[in-house]
Amino acid sequence: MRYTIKDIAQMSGVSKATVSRVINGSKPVSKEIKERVMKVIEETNFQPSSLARSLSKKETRLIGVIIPDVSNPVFSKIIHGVEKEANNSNYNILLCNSRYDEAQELKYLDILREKEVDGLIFHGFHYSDKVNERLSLFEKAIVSVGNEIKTGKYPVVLIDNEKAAFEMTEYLIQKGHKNIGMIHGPEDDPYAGYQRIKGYRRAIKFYNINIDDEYMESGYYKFQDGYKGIRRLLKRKPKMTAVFCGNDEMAIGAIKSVVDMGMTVPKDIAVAGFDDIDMAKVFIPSLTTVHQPFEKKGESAMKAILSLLKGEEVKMKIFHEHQIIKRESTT
Amino acid sequence: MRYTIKDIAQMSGVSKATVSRVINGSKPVSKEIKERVMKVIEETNFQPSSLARSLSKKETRLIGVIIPDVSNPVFSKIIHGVEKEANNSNYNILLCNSRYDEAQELKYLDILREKEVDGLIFHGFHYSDKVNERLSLFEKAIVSVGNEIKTGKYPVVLIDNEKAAFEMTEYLIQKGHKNIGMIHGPEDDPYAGYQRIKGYRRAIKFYNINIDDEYMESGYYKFQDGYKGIRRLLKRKPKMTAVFCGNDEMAIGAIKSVVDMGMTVPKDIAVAGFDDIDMAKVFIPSLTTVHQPFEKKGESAMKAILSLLKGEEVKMKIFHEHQIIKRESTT
DNA sequence: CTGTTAGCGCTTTCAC
DNA sequence: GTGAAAGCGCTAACAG
Repeated sequence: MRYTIKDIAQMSGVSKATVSRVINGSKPVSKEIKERVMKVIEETNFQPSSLARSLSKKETRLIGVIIPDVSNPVFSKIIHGVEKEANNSNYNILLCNSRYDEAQELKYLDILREKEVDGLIFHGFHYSDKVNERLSLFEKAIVSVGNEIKTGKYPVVLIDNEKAAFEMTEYLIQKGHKNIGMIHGPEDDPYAGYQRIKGYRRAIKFYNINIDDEYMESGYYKFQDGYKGIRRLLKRKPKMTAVFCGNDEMAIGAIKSVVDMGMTVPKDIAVAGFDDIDMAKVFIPSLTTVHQPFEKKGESAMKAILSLLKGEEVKMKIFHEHQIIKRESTT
Repeated sequence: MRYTIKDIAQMSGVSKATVSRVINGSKPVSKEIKERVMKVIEETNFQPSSLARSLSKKETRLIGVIIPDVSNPVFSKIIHGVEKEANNSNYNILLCNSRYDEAQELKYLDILREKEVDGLIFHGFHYSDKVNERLSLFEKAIVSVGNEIKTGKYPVVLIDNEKAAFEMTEYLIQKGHKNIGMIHGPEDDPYAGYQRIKGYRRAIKFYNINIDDEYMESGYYKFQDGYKGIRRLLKRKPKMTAVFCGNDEMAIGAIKSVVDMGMTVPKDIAVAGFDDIDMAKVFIPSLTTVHQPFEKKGESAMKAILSLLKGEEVKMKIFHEHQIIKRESTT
């Protein structure tokens, strides 16, 4: 930073305080002086140090965002939403990629505290006691995205995963399927994982479908999990005609697997996903899936932070609408 | 931030300087005192303010990253690489999404200067004079990714787009294709856009293929551009048997378009892409494309920043290897 | 080894 | 309206 406020003050023959007032409009300054100072600022390309300002104002206008995987489209959409909203309110994003790793989450929690970010948007993966402890050390605005934080102390932005899974399963049932498998996420993921399983089971029960847990396979949301999962399922239950996957990536893996086995989707087997990532509508066949508004979720999270910062009341559960998107992968 | 270094000093009966020394190991401190201070720090969960530290040390350990679209897989991979490398060296990322918008680029350039980031990784889109001017105001380490900056003043991380496009076209020719179309990026994109066109043309010429510019269509790297582009191409040149697309997204659009017209890829028409995004190997048919190591590019950019910061010499052009990946979409 | 002091660049009382 | 001075929390000479 070349010039400081002191330089500008001297060059325009006024005090630092006056320059500060001109810059921030915090107090009236005579037109004449204001113009003189402005001129010097322009000529010098002076930029006040936000560091110094933050130190004295005790606000950094920085929002920390901790997310498991920046390059996963699901998360990058959320980041996009957060960034957009932050930018509108002159906040900036400090991006932290936790790689699904608890140690990284903890490390970043410390770093963000040290950096004195004004708020934190946390999409955790491990909600261990340690994480909770670090979170409570954090005396700033905190909002969670996607997953609830056990302590229930922070607002969370989410969709109704259980209901969405119920509706998708219901849709498959209504299409005439009776032997419907599920490739779900990890059960110890209390949120997206468990809730979607719950919705599936409720639909099966509600419609008196006579199938057991042998129709279920578990995966970590990866392509390969879908690819292999459906093979195991089909081996155990050759009569299966449809499979509901815990996310789109596994669904696409499942489709690819089916095609590689010489069968056709949806003719031989129907496949549904969850998330509606960009690929879903483009894939051949296009994917029937649950749409969730990731970018909007990001925006909401940031808006909630903004409200918290203003001291406004914020709902503890900020729900977003999902949508069942019917495409070619199911009949 | 609850406790300050002053509090810790008082609570452990030493001076602020000593506490600072204990924290930073900047000067020897007697074992006894060190332990006493450490104990207080642990008990209070004291975190020094990086704000204050930055102000006095004149380094923020923040790296600004300006990128056109955070949620585009191509860019999010780069961010991922940057983040990883930064994290290894205790730097953090200030993420800026310019939305392909020059005004945003300029705005962010100002913000990052104001935030006094130690370095800037810039993936621009508009390399206007205004942008260059802002860049030169920036008296910090700057590295460009993907595109060269006209002034040639900053190191750039890139692949050899011209050569890659040549090789892909060559591959199609060797597969026996004579009527090869191209759906390229915008020509005014001097980098990825123009270079890939150049490579294509060179191959056509080199192998004495007798086709003209009617075999070319332009697009903005979007799915729809590929979808529509190939239809226009096929209308003009019904004998076309292969098309090389400026990126994977357009290639996938082209394939979808062909399939929707009742034809088959690669039987009726071969399609090749560029980038090798995750979708490429998963798509049905899987996509023949040019692989470029996005994450590595991000890492390199960050490494270059680190070198610059250390005052080391840095190559002005940091090339990465591309790779022709042959998959199902071409025969 | 340890403490004192003077900044880092800005904002914000408090006088005038 | 304007300026002087204190202070934000830390680091880095400089003494001792």
